[in-house]
Amino acid sequence: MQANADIDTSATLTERQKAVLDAALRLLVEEGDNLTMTAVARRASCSKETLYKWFGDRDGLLTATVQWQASKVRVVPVDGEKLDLASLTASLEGFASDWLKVISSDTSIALNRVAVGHAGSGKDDLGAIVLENGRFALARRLKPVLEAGKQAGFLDFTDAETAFRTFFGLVARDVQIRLLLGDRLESTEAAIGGDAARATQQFLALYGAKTGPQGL
Amino acid sequence: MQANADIDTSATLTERQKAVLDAALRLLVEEGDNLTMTAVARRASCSKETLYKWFGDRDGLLTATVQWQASKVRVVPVDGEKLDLASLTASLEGFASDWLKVISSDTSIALNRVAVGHAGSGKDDLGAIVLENGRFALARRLKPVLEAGKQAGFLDFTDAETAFRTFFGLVARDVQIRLLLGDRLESTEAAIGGDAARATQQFLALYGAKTGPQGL
DNA sequence: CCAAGGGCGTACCGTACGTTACGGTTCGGC
DNA sequence: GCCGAACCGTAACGTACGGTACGCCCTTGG
Repeated sequence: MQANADIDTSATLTERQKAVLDAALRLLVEEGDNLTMTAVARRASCSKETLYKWFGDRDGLLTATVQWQASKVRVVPVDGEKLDLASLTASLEGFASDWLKVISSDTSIALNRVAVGHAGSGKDDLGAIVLENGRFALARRLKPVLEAGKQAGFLDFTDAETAFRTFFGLVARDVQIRLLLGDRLESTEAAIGGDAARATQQFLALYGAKTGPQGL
Repeated sequence: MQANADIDTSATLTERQKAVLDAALRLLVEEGDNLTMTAVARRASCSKETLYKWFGDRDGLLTATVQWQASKVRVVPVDGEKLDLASLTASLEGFASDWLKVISSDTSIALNRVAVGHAGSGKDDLGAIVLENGRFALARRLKPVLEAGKQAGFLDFTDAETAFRTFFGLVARDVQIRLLLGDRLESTEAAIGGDAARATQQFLALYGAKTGPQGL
Protein backbone atom coordinates (compact mmCIF):
# COMPACT_ATOMS: atom_id res chain seq x y z
CA MET A 1 0.00 0.00 0.00
CA GLN A 2 1.13 3.49 -0.63
CA ALA A 3 1.69 4.29 3.02
CA ASN A 4 0.93 7.73 4.24
CA ALA A 5 2.94 6.54 7.20
CA ASP A 6 2.35 9.30 9.67
CA ILE A 7 -0.91 11.18 9.85
CA ASP A 8 -4.30 10.01 11.02
CA THR A 9 -3.33 6.90 12.92
CA SER A 10 -3.84 6.39 16.65
CA ALA A 11 -6.65 8.80 16.35
CA THR A 12 -9.83 7.12 15.08
CA LEU A 13 -8.88 3.93 16.88
CA THR A 14 -11.48 2.41 19.11
CA GLU A 15 -10.42 0.82 22.36
CA ARG A 16 -11.15 -2.58 20.92
CA GLN A 17 -8.91 -1.90 17.97
CA LYS A 18 -6.13 -0.77 20.25
CA ALA A 19 -6.50 -3.97 22.21
CA VAL A 20 -6.25 -5.96 19.00
CA LEU A 21 -3.12 -4.07 18.01
CA ASP A 22 -1.64 -4.69 21.42
CA ALA A 23 -2.25 -8.37 20.97
CA ALA A 24 -0.63 -8.23 17.54
CA LEU A 25 2.31 -6.40 19.05
CA ARG A 26 2.77 -8.97 21.76
CA LEU A 27 2.60 -11.71 19.19
CA LEU A 28 5.10 -9.89 17.02
CA VAL A 29 7.54 -9.80 19.90
CA GLU A 30 7.10 -13.50 20.52
CA GLU A 31 6.92 -14.85 17.01
CA GLY A 32 8.71 -12.35 14.84
CA ASP A 33 7.58 -11.69 11.32
CA ASN A 34 6.14 -15.14 10.88
CA LEU A 35 3.00 -14.40 12.78
CA THR A 36 -0.14 -15.48 11.00
CA MET A 37 -3.43 -13.70 10.72
CA THR A 38 -5.04 -16.69 12.38
CA ALA A 39 -2.73 -16.39 15.35
CA VAL A 40 -3.46 -12.70 15.73
CA ALA A 41 -7.18 -13.32 15.54
CA ARG A 42 -6.96 -16.07 18.10
CA ARG A 43 -4.77 -14.06 20.44
CA ALA A 44 -6.98 -11.00 20.17
CA SER A 45 -10.15 -13.05 20.41
CA CYS A 46 -11.51 -11.55 17.28
CA SER A 47 -12.38 -12.89 13.89
CA LYS A 48 -10.17 -12.75 10.89
CA GLU A 49 -12.95 -11.01 9.02
CA THR A 50 -12.72 -8.18 11.49
CA LEU A 51 -9.00 -7.95 11.03
CA TYR A 52 -9.43 -7.63 7.30
CA LYS A 53 -12.26 -5.16 7.63
CA TRP A 54 -10.25 -2.94 9.94
CA PHE A 55 -6.77 -3.17 8.49
CA GLY A 56 -7.22 -4.20 4.89
CA ASP A 57 -4.61 -6.91 4.67
CA ARG A 58 -1.62 -8.33 6.48
CA ASP A 59 0.64 -5.42 5.63
CA GLY A 60 -2.03 -3.01 6.83
CA LEU A 61 -2.18 -4.81 10.14
CA LEU A 62 1.59 -4.71 10.46
CA THR A 63 1.90 -1.02 9.71
CA ALA A 64 -1.00 -0.24 12.03
CA THR A 65 0.74 -2.21 14.75
CA VAL A 66 4.03 -0.42 14.25
CA GLN A 67 2.33 2.98 14.19
CA TRP A 68 0.36 2.08 17.28
CA GLN A 69 3.52 1.26 19.17
CA ALA A 70 5.13 4.43 17.84
CA SER A 71 2.19 6.52 19.02
CA LYS A 72 2.59 5.11 22.51
CA VAL A 73 6.04 6.56 23.04
CA ARG A 74 5.12 10.17 22.47
CA VAL A 75 7.40 11.88 24.90
CA VAL A 76 7.23 15.20 26.60
CA PRO A 77 9.46 17.82 25.04
CA VAL A 78 12.28 18.83 27.32
CA ASP A 79 12.00 22.36 28.54
CA GLY A 80 15.41 23.93 28.28
CA GLU A 81 15.19 26.58 30.92
CA LYS A 82 18.02 25.67 33.22
CA LEU A 83 21.38 26.24 31.64
CA ASP A 84 24.03 25.04 34.02
CA LEU A 85 26.48 22.36 33.00
CA ALA A 86 25.18 19.85 35.50
CA SER A 87 21.65 19.93 34.10
CA LEU A 88 22.96 19.72 30.54
CA THR A 89 25.01 16.69 31.49
CA ALA A 90 22.06 15.15 33.26
CA SER A 91 19.87 15.78 30.26
CA LEU A 92 22.33 14.15 27.88
CA GLU A 93 22.74 11.21 30.21
CA GLY A 94 18.99 10.88 30.40
CA PHE A 95 18.70 10.79 26.63
CA ALA A 96 21.47 8.25 26.36
CA SER A 97 20.01 6.06 29.05
CA ASP A 98 16.51 6.22 27.59
CA TRP A 99 17.77 5.42 24.13
CA LEU A 100 19.78 2.44 25.32
CA LYS A 101 16.76 1.14 27.18
CA VAL A 102 14.61 1.55 24.10
CA ILE A 103 16.90 -0.23 21.68
CA SER A 104 17.47 -2.99 24.21
CA SER A 105 13.79 -3.62 24.74
CA ASP A 106 12.14 -6.69 23.31
CA THR A 107 9.51 -4.75 21.44
CA SER A 108 12.02 -2.43 19.83
CA ILE A 109 14.12 -5.37 18.72
CA ALA A 110 11.11 -7.17 17.31
CA LEU A 111 9.81 -4.08 15.54
CA ASN A 112 13.18 -3.24 14.07
CA ARG A 113 13.60 -6.82 12.92
CA VAL A 114 10.36 -6.89 11.01
CA ALA A 115 10.96 -3.40 9.64
CA VAL A 116 14.42 -4.34 8.43
CA GLY A 117 13.05 -7.46 6.83
CA HIS A 118 10.37 -5.53 5.03
CA ALA A 119 12.78 -2.82 3.93
CA GLY A 120 14.34 -5.42 1.70
CA SER A 121 11.31 -6.02 -0.46
CA GLY A 122 9.79 -2.59 -0.31
CA LYS A 123 6.11 -3.37 -0.12
CA ASP A 124 5.32 -1.07 2.76
CA ASP A 125 7.20 1.65 4.57
CA LEU A 126 7.75 -0.04 7.89
CA GLY A 127 11.39 0.96 7.79
CA ALA A 128 10.50 4.59 7.25
CA ILE A 129 8.00 4.52 10.09
CA VAL A 130 10.43 2.96 12.53
CA LEU A 131 13.17 5.34 11.45
CA GLU A 132 10.89 8.33 11.77
CA ASN A 133 9.73 7.43 15.25
CA GLY A 134 13.09 6.14 16.39
CA ARG A 135 16.32 7.69 15.28
CA PHE A 136 14.80 10.85 13.74
CA ALA A 137 12.46 11.49 16.64
CA LEU A 138 15.44 11.23 18.95
CA ALA A 139 17.30 13.78 16.87
CA ARG A 140 14.37 16.18 16.94
CA ARG A 141 14.19 15.96 20.70
CA LEU A 142 17.90 16.15 21.33
CA LYS A 143 18.87 18.93 18.97
CA PRO A 144 17.13 21.70 20.94
CA VAL A 145 19.10 20.57 23.98
CA LEU A 146 22.32 20.71 22.01
CA GLU A 147 21.45 24.14 20.64
CA ALA A 148 20.62 25.37 24.12
CA GLY A 149 23.94 24.04 25.36
CA LYS A 150 25.65 25.86 22.53
CA GLN A 151 23.82 29.09 23.26
CA ALA A 152 24.74 28.79 26.91
CA GLY A 153 28.37 28.40 25.95
CA PHE A 154 28.83 24.82 27.10
CA LEU A 155 28.95 23.19 23.73
CA ASP A 156 30.85 24.09 20.60
CA PHE A 157 29.83 22.76 17.22
CA THR A 158 28.92 24.09 13.83
CA ASP A 159 26.45 21.48 12.65
CA ALA A 160 23.93 20.15 15.11
CA GLU A 161 23.26 17.14 12.92
CA THR A 162 26.90 16.11 12.96
CA ALA A 163 27.10 16.61 16.70
CA PHE A 164 23.96 14.57 17.19
CA ARG A 165 25.25 11.72 15.06
CA THR A 166 28.46 11.63 17.06
CA PHE A 167 26.48 11.45 20.27
CA PHE A 168 24.33 8.75 18.76
CA GLY A 169 27.39 6.73 17.84
CA LEU A 170 28.96 7.12 21.27
CA VAL A 171 25.77 5.94 22.91
CA ALA A 172 24.64 3.13 20.68
CA ARG A 173 28.00 1.84 19.47
CA ASP A 174 27.44 -1.78 18.38
CA VAL A 175 24.54 -2.51 20.68
CA GLN A 176 21.65 -2.32 18.25
CA ILE A 177 23.15 -4.30 15.42
CA ARG A 178 24.33 -6.99 17.81
CA LEU A 179 20.92 -7.31 19.39
CA LEU A 180 19.20 -7.35 16.01
CA LEU A 181 21.53 -10.10 14.87
CA GLY A 182 20.61 -12.19 17.87
CA ASP A 183 23.62 -11.61 20.05
CA ARG A 184 22.84 -12.05 23.71
CA LEU A 185 23.97 -8.90 25.40
CA GLU A 186 22.69 -8.50 28.90
CA SER A 187 21.77 -4.92 29.58
CA THR A 188 21.41 -4.37 33.27
CA GLU A 189 20.14 -1.10 34.59
CA ALA A 190 23.55 -0.33 36.06
CA ALA A 191 25.41 -1.11 32.86
CA ILE A 192 23.13 1.16 30.88
CA GLY A 193 23.63 3.94 33.36
CA GLY A 194 27.36 3.54 33.18
CA ASP A 195 27.36 3.51 29.40
CA ALA A 196 25.18 6.59 29.32
CA ALA A 197 27.55 8.44 31.63
CA ARG A 198 30.58 7.35 29.65
CA ALA A 199 29.04 8.37 26.35
CA THR A 200 28.05 11.74 27.77
CA GLN A 201 31.52 12.41 29.14
CA GLN A 202 33.08 11.44 25.83
CA PHE A 203 30.69 13.69 23.97
CA LEU A 204 31.48 16.60 26.28
CA ALA A 205 35.16 15.93 25.80
CA LEU A 206 34.71 16.20 22.06
CA TYR A 207 32.17 19.00 21.82
CA GLY A 208 32.51 20.83 25.11
CA ALA A 209 33.40 24.48 24.61
CA LYS A 210 36.99 25.25 25.47
CA THR A 211 35.96 28.50 27.00
CA GLY A 212 33.22 28.32 29.60
CA PRO A 213 29.93 30.19 29.27
CA GLN A 214 31.62 33.38 30.42
CA GLY A 215 34.29 33.09 27.72
CA LEU A 216 34.46 35.16 24.50
CA MET B 1 25.47 -18.82 20.37
CA GLN B 2 28.79 -20.52 19.94
CA ALA B 3 28.58 -20.93 16.20
CA ASN B 4 31.57 -22.62 14.69
CA ALA B 5 30.52 -20.59 11.72
CA ASP B 6 33.96 -20.40 10.21
CA ILE B 7 35.68 -23.71 9.71
CA ASP B 8 35.07 -26.24 6.97
CA THR B 9 33.19 -24.10 4.49
CA SER B 10 34.65 -22.68 1.33
CA ALA B 11 36.89 -25.64 1.26
CA THR B 12 35.26 -28.67 -0.37
CA LEU B 13 33.40 -26.42 -2.73
CA THR B 14 33.64 -27.13 -6.40
CA GLU B 15 33.83 -24.28 -8.85
CA ARG B 16 30.31 -25.03 -9.98
CA GLN B 17 29.04 -24.84 -6.43
CA LYS B 18 30.76 -21.53 -5.92
CA ALA B 19 29.14 -20.25 -9.08
CA VAL B 20 25.76 -21.38 -7.78
CA LEU B 21 26.35 -19.63 -4.48
CA ASP B 22 27.39 -16.49 -6.31
CA ALA B 23 24.15 -16.61 -8.21
CA ALA B 24 22.26 -17.07 -4.98
CA LEU B 25 24.13 -14.16 -3.49
CA ARG B 26 23.30 -11.90 -6.41
CA LEU B 27 19.67 -12.93 -6.16
CA LEU B 28 19.71 -12.30 -2.44
CA VAL B 29 20.91 -8.77 -3.05
CA GLU B 30 18.19 -8.18 -5.61
CA GLU B 31 15.25 -9.94 -4.03
CA GLY B 32 15.94 -10.00 -0.34
CA ASP B 33 14.86 -12.92 1.78
CA ASN B 34 11.93 -13.76 -0.44
CA LEU B 35 14.03 -15.52 -3.00
CA THR B 36 12.69 -18.90 -3.98
CA MET B 37 14.56 -22.09 -4.63
CA THR B 38 13.12 -22.07 -8.13
CA ALA B 39 14.53 -18.61 -8.76
CA VAL B 40 17.97 -19.63 -7.52
CA ALA B 41 17.89 -22.73 -9.70
CA ARG B 42 16.86 -20.72 -12.72
CA ARG B 43 19.45 -18.00 -12.11
CA ALA B 44 22.21 -20.52 -11.56
CA SER B 45 21.04 -22.69 -14.47
CA CYS B 46 20.89 -25.72 -12.30
CA SER B 47 18.09 -27.96 -11.14
CA LYS B 48 16.36 -27.72 -7.84
CA GLU B 49 17.27 -31.30 -7.15
CA THR B 50 20.93 -30.35 -7.36
CA LEU B 51 20.37 -27.53 -4.89
CA TYR B 52 18.79 -29.91 -2.43
CA LYS B 53 21.46 -32.53 -2.94
CA TRP B 54 24.24 -30.03 -2.32
CA PHE B 55 22.80 -27.85 0.40
CA GLY B 56 20.14 -29.93 2.10
CA ASP B 57 17.36 -27.43 2.30
CA ARG B 58 16.62 -23.74 1.94
CA ASP B 59 18.30 -22.80 5.18
CA GLY B 60 21.34 -24.78 4.19
CA LEU B 61 21.56 -22.86 0.94
CA LEU B 62 21.23 -19.59 2.79
CA THR B 63 23.90 -20.33 5.35
CA ALA B 64 26.20 -21.66 2.65
CA THR B 65 25.68 -18.44 0.72
CA VAL B 66 26.42 -16.27 3.74
CA GLN B 67 29.50 -18.30 4.61
CA TRP B 68 30.64 -18.18 1.03
CA GLN B 69 30.45 -14.40 1.02
CA ALA B 70 32.19 -14.30 4.39
CA SER B 71 34.99 -16.50 3.12
CA LYS B 72 35.58 -14.08 0.26
CA VAL B 73 36.53 -11.19 2.50
CA ARG B 74 39.40 -12.87 4.28
CA VAL B 75 41.72 -9.97 4.80
CA VAL B 76 45.41 -9.77 5.33
CA PRO B 77 46.41 -9.18 8.94
CA VAL B 78 48.00 -5.83 9.48
CA ASP B 79 51.64 -6.01 10.39
CA GLY B 80 52.25 -3.50 13.12
CA GLU B 81 55.90 -2.77 12.67
CA LYS B 82 55.91 0.96 12.15
CA LEU B 83 55.06 2.82 15.30
CA ASP B 84 54.84 6.48 14.45
CA LEU B 85 51.67 8.43 15.02
CA ALA B 86 51.11 9.08 11.34
CA SER B 87 51.03 5.41 10.47
CA LEU B 88 48.75 4.67 13.42
CA THR B 89 46.39 7.38 12.27
CA ALA B 90 46.52 6.12 8.73
CA SER B 91 45.83 2.60 9.91
CA LEU B 92 42.82 3.67 11.92
CA GLU B 93 41.50 5.73 9.05
CA GLY B 94 41.96 2.78 6.77
CA PHE B 95 39.94 0.55 9.07
CA ALA B 96 37.22 3.15 9.38
CA SER B 97 37.04 3.71 5.68
CA ASP B 98 36.98 0.01 4.89
CA TRP B 99 34.28 -0.62 7.45
CA LEU B 100 32.10 2.17 6.15
CA LYS B 101 32.48 0.86 2.63
CA VAL B 102 31.53 -2.63 3.78
CA ILE B 103 28.40 -1.69 5.68
CA SER B 104 27.34 0.58 2.84
CA SER B 105 27.67 -2.10 0.20
CA ASP B 106 24.62 -3.68 -1.31
CA THR B 107 25.67 -7.20 -0.45
CA SER B 108 26.37 -6.33 3.18
CA ILE B 109 23.00 -4.67 3.50
CA ALA B 110 21.22 -7.61 1.92
CA LEU B 111 23.09 -10.15 4.03
CA ASN B 112 22.49 -8.28 7.25
CA ARG B 113 18.82 -7.92 6.36
CA VAL B 114 18.27 -11.60 5.91
CA ALA B 115 20.37 -12.42 8.96
CA VAL B 116 18.40 -9.99 11.10
CA GLY B 117 15.17 -11.45 9.82
CA HIS B 118 16.28 -14.97 10.63
CA ALA B 119 17.58 -13.99 14.04
CA GLY B 120 13.97 -13.42 15.03
CA SER B 121 12.85 -16.98 14.58
CA GLY B 122 16.06 -18.72 15.48
CA LYS B 123 16.09 -21.55 13.01
CA ASP B 124 19.64 -21.14 11.83
CA ASP B 125 22.61 -19.11 12.98
CA LEU B 126 22.80 -16.60 10.18
CA GLY B 127 22.99 -13.79 12.69
CA ALA B 128 25.89 -15.41 14.49
CA ILE B 129 27.72 -16.00 11.22
CA VAL B 130 27.30 -12.42 10.06
CA LEU B 131 28.27 -11.11 13.46
CA GLU B 132 31.29 -13.36 13.61
CA ASN B 133 32.57 -12.34 10.20
CA GLY B 134 31.57 -8.71 10.54
CA ARG B 135 31.75 -6.86 13.80
CA PHE B 136 33.83 -9.49 15.68
CA ALA B 137 36.26 -10.02 12.84
CA LEU B 138 36.78 -6.28 12.73
CA ALA B 139 37.51 -6.25 16.44
CA ARG B 140 40.01 -9.06 16.10
CA ARG B 141 41.85 -7.20 13.37
CA LEU B 142 41.74 -3.80 15.02
CA LYS B 143 42.66 -4.70 18.57
CA PRO B 144 46.28 -5.57 17.80
CA VAL B 145 46.63 -2.16 16.22
CA LEU B 146 45.18 -0.52 19.30
CA GLU B 147 47.46 -2.53 21.55
CA ALA B 148 50.44 -1.61 19.45
CA GLY B 149 49.45 2.03 19.67
CA LYS B 150 49.20 1.66 23.42
CA GLN B 151 52.58 -0.02 23.67
CA ALA B 152 54.11 2.72 21.58
CA GLY B 153 52.65 5.28 23.93
CA PHE B 154 50.23 6.89 21.50
CA LEU B 155 47.06 5.49 22.99
CA ASP B 156 45.86 5.28 26.54
CA PHE B 157 43.14 2.85 27.55
CA THR B 158 42.63 0.08 30.02
CA ASP B 159 40.22 -2.15 28.15
CA ALA B 160 40.82 -2.73 24.46
CA GLU B 161 37.27 -3.94 24.00
CA THR B 162 35.82 -0.70 25.34
CA ALA B 163 38.18 1.35 23.21
CA PHE B 164 37.25 -0.67 20.16
CA ARG B 165 33.54 -0.23 20.76
CA THR B 166 34.00 3.51 21.06
CA PHE B 167 35.88 3.59 17.79
CA PHE B 168 33.15 1.45 16.25
CA GLY B 169 30.49 3.87 17.41
CA LEU B 170 32.37 6.90 16.17
CA VAL B 171 32.79 5.31 12.75
CA ALA B 172 29.44 3.67 12.18
CA ARG B 173 27.16 6.03 14.08
CA ASP B 174 23.66 5.63 12.62
CA VAL B 175 24.75 4.55 9.18
CA GLN B 176 24.09 0.83 9.37
CA ILE B 177 20.69 0.93 11.02
CA ARG B 178 19.53 3.63 8.63
CA LEU B 179 20.64 1.66 5.61
CA LEU B 180 19.10 -1.54 6.95
CA LEU B 181 15.82 0.27 7.49
CA GLY B 182 15.81 1.43 3.91
CA ASP B 183 16.98 4.98 4.33
CA ARG B 184 18.66 6.30 1.26
CA LEU B 185 22.01 7.63 2.37
CA GLU B 186 24.37 8.32 -0.45
CA SER B 187 27.88 7.31 0.48
CA THR B 188 30.32 8.86 -1.90
CA GLU B 189 33.95 7.96 -1.72
CA ALA B 190 34.81 11.43 -0.49
CA ALA B 191 32.18 11.44 2.23
CA ILE B 192 33.41 8.11 3.54
CA GLY B 193 36.96 9.37 3.59
CA GLY B 194 35.91 12.47 5.48
CA ASP B 195 33.92 10.47 8.00
CA ALA B 196 36.80 8.07 8.51
CA ALA B 197 39.17 10.95 9.18
CA ARG B 198 36.72 12.64 11.55
CA ALA B 199 36.09 9.43 13.48
CA THR B 200 39.81 8.79 13.77
CA GLN B 201 40.52 12.29 15.03
CA GLN B 202 37.72 12.01 17.57
CA PHE B 203 39.00 8.66 18.72
CA LEU B 204 42.50 10.05 19.12
CA ALA B 205 41.10 12.98 21.04
CA LEU B 206 39.43 10.58 23.45
CA TYR B 207 42.06 7.87 23.73
CA GLY B 208 45.27 9.60 22.67
CA ALA B 209 47.88 9.46 25.42
CA LYS B 210 48.35 12.78 27.15
CA THR B 211 52.06 12.21 27.29
CA GLY B 212 53.75 11.34 24.04
CA PRO B 213 55.64 8.09 23.49
CA GLN B 214 58.60 9.58 25.31
CA GLY B 215 56.51 10.38 28.35
CA LEU B 216 56.61 8.51 31.70
C1' DC C 1 29.95 -48.67 -28.70
C1' DC C 2 27.80 -49.00 -24.42
C1' DA C 3 26.76 -48.48 -19.58
C1' DA C 4 26.80 -45.40 -15.54
C1' DG C 5 26.40 -41.36 -13.35
C1' DG C 6 26.14 -36.44 -12.59
C1' DG C 7 23.30 -32.79 -13.64
C1' DC C 8 19.47 -30.09 -16.14
C1' DG C 9 14.57 -29.21 -16.82
C1' DT C 10 10.04 -29.92 -15.45
C1' DA C 11 6.06 -31.79 -13.69
C1' DC C 12 4.15 -32.94 -9.41
C1' DC C 13 2.78 -33.25 -4.29
C1' DG C 14 1.77 -31.41 0.29
C1' DT C 15 1.24 -27.79 3.16
C1' DA C 16 1.01 -23.37 5.15
C1' DC C 17 -1.13 -19.24 4.97
C1' DG C 18 -3.52 -15.10 3.12
C1' DT C 19 -8.02 -14.09 1.98
C1' DT C 20 -12.99 -14.77 1.64
C1' DA C 21 -17.58 -16.52 2.80
C1' DC C 22 -21.07 -17.87 5.94
C1' DG C 23 -23.84 -19.12 10.01
C1' DG C 24 -24.50 -17.88 14.87
C1' DT C 25 -24.48 -14.41 18.67
C1' DT C 26 -24.57 -10.03 21.04
C1' DC C 27 -26.29 -5.36 21.44
C1' DG C 28 -28.27 -0.79 20.67
C1' DG C 29 -32.45 1.44 18.91
C1' DC C 30 -37.57 1.44 18.07
C1' DG D 1 -40.08 -8.20 21.22
C1' DC D 2 -37.92 -7.14 16.68
C1' DC D 3 -34.35 -5.44 13.26
C1' DG D 4 -30.05 -4.55 11.61
C1' DA D 5 -25.30 -3.93 12.38
C1' DA D 6 -21.14 -5.35 14.22
C1' DC D 7 -18.53 -9.12 15.42
C1' DC D 8 -17.05 -13.98 16.60
C1' DG D 9 -15.75 -18.64 15.16
C1' DT D 10 -14.73 -21.55 11.60
C1' DA D 11 -14.85 -23.68 7.29
C1' DA D 12 -13.45 -23.18 2.61
C1' DC D 13 -10.70 -21.49 -1.42
C1' DG D 14 -6.55 -20.21 -4.03
C1' DT D 15 -1.92 -19.74 -4.38
C1' DA D 16 2.87 -19.73 -3.60
C1' DC D 17 6.56 -22.33 -2.50
C1' DG D 18 9.49 -25.99 -0.29
C1' DG D 19 10.58 -30.41 -1.40
C1' DT D 20 10.57 -34.81 -4.51
C1' DA D 21 10.33 -37.80 -8.62
C1' DC D 22 11.28 -38.69 -13.26
C1' DG D 23 12.93 -38.29 -18.06
C1' DC D 24 16.62 -36.74 -20.89
C1' DC D 25 21.36 -35.13 -22.14
C1' DC D 26 26.12 -35.17 -21.85
C1' DT D 27 30.39 -36.72 -20.30
C1' DT D 28 33.54 -40.41 -18.84
C1' DG D 29 35.55 -44.73 -18.71
C1' DG D 30 35.86 -49.50 -20.08
